[in-house]
Amino acid sequence: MTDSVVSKPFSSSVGDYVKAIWDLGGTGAASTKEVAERLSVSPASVSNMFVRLQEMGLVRHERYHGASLTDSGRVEALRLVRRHRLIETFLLEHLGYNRQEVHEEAERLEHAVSDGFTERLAEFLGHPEYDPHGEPIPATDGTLEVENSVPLTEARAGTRVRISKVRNDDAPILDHLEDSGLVPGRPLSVLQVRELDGVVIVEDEDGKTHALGEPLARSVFVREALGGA
Amino acid sequence: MTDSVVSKPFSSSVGDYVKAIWDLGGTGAASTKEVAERLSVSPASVSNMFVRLQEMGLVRHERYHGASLTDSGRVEALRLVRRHRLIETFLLEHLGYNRQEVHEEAERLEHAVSDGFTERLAEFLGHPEYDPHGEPIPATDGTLEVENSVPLTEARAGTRVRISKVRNDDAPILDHLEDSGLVPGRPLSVLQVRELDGVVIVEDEDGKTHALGEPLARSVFVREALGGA
DNA sequence: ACTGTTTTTTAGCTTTGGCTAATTCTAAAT
DNA sequence: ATTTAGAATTAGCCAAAGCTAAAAAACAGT
Repeated sequence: MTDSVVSKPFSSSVGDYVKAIWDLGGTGAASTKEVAERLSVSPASVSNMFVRLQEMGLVRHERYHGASLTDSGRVEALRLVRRHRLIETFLLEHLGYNRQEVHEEAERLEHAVSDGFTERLAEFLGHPEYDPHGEPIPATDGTLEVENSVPLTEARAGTRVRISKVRNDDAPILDHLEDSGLVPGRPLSVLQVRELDGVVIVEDEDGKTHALGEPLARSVFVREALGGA
Repeated sequence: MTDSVVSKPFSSSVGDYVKAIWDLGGTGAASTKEVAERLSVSPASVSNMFVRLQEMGLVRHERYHGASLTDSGRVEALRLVRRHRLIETFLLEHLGYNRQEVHEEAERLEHAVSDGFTERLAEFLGHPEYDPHGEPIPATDGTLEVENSVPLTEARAGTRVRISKVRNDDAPILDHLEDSGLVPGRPLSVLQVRELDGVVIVEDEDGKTHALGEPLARSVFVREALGGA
């Protein structure tokens, strides 16, 4: 009754593949090699799986030319992404996990929980729209907010923005950003964007200025602030 | 760092078997058939698995005479039981699950969570000693409270007792007991225990009396109350 | 257009954990 | 002491997912 669209529950590794393809989904088809790397699996295994995913109707696959998700594949992927992000939110906000540990645990859990669990968890968490990294949480129907944030390096000087998410795998970088209070939700004024050296200078609410160089500025995504003042 | 005894994580179905053997563990060895039924698996599969569990050192197994847990098998089982009961507690107390749904979900989750998760969850729940059914939660080191509660049918008339747990698979029965306020923790006075028809009559805190017949009285487990007054 | 590198696929094997059918053993009843 | 019903085991099979090694296709550079 709570498990909404009761498609037969694909085996856990099918989900891994679909999600991996979605993750590197941007343009066109995901290559065998990319997926193999992301899942720490041999390219041969990916080749095999592409065929099976195709049979299941989750991907479109042309020999030697990678695979891309079908509509139903995308829905399945977003279902898992929703789970993943809700679980991460719970682990971080309520169980005291830190960013390092959270991903691995969520990755395992997302294959074990039911849709019913997922929705109750969403309820428990107050139906958040973003996870603690600032990534949007897909809706139950497989809808995902259209992406309209850009890395700080693409922001325009003089605008007022809000940090939408911080995306980086490097722990020290994340720690540094967190220590500086540069976390999702934080409003900033963009003072300078220097094309030459890629440094971006911003001012936070408290009037404190931060200069972010190459790797940092590219990890911080912002959205133009709506309200003025 | 939180994952205490890092034995290699047995595959999920190994855990199922060990837990099943523990569940029906009481006296001597668990039979192939019993385990097969409990896990909804063919007896042949159980036979095979018994051999493997023996090789892994988790059970002692004599051909044609069932399997019983070794010390390390029991530790493994209790590790899973701990997980299971903590997860059930969480699902019931925080996600609004009811008894019907809770078991299945916990069964799946207990194979996906890490020891680290388990301990953080225990922390989150305030290190409960009993789950919502009144079953004791094994400690991290595989210690389990010695069982000293008896079904109401075995209680002595005139004693003051406390409900320790309610154990029954039948939903209507559980509902009825819950509606009557006969839940774990509730103190009762045992007024009569009638050998002939198996009816037990008790009085609760509010002075209300309840007459429990056959199936009910055997589902309610009690422990003699310590303090007098 | 050719050649060499890289990527992808195929073929064939492995492990887990199931299954059924056939066989063997145990235990209970005569 | 036999017989026989029920339980346990074995043998042989299947499917999922992985792997390695070898073959084939695609791509890039000249």
